[in-house]
Amino acid sequence: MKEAKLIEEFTTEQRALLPKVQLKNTFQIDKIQLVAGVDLAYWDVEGKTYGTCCIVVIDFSTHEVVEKVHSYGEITVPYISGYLAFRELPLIKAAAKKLTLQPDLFLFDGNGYLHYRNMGIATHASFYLNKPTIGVAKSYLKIDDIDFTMPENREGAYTDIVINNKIYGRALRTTKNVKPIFISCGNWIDLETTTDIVMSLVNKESRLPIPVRLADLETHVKRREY
DNA sequence: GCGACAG
DNA sequence: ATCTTGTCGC
Repeated sequence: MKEAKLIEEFTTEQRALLPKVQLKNTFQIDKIQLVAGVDLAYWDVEGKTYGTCCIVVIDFSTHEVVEKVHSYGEITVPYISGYLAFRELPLIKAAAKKLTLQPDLFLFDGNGYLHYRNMGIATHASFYLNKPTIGVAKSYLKIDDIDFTMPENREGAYTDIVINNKIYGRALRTTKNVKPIFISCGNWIDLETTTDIVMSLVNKESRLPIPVRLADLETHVKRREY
């Protein structure tokens, strides 16, 4: 089909954005008050695919939910590994536009710098949200045939994911006896801070950062309503 | 035909 | 992502 044409176009856009990525903090961690989690859910109706994007904002210190917004619409871009942002960004932008509060940081269900061209959805989306972002993936995206090293079975244990002598991200065991998650910088943040923030947002109930977990739950609720 | 493959 | 019950384990 013309999927090859899309991939060529998408790749060009990702390569153009890459030089603008900065893996260093543009904020003070003790100034962070509001963090947002972003996730989407999909379903099919009469051959068409629809989706809803939910953003849940919580207070960084109390974990209290302070705002929830969502968007809904038809999904036209297919899922292609490495190009998730192009499929999900339209609904993400629409939902973000409805926010009345301004989160200091956004966490995504998907990768950031840990990506074939270092331009996963968390990194890509930062340019539209103009805020620091973090990528949180539940499964490992293998790049250049490099496997990750399993971290020790201990809360907070992690291993760096090194590809071509660059640290792309980390396999992080957020809780003992659970599978690791794969975190990476989105933009305007460093990997140490990324790790600290993710660890401060997990608890016994969720191996995923709370905002991402809540956004995921919210998408299921919204899908039932449509 | 077979294997890969964030969500 | 989504289709889906029970079941093993802490």
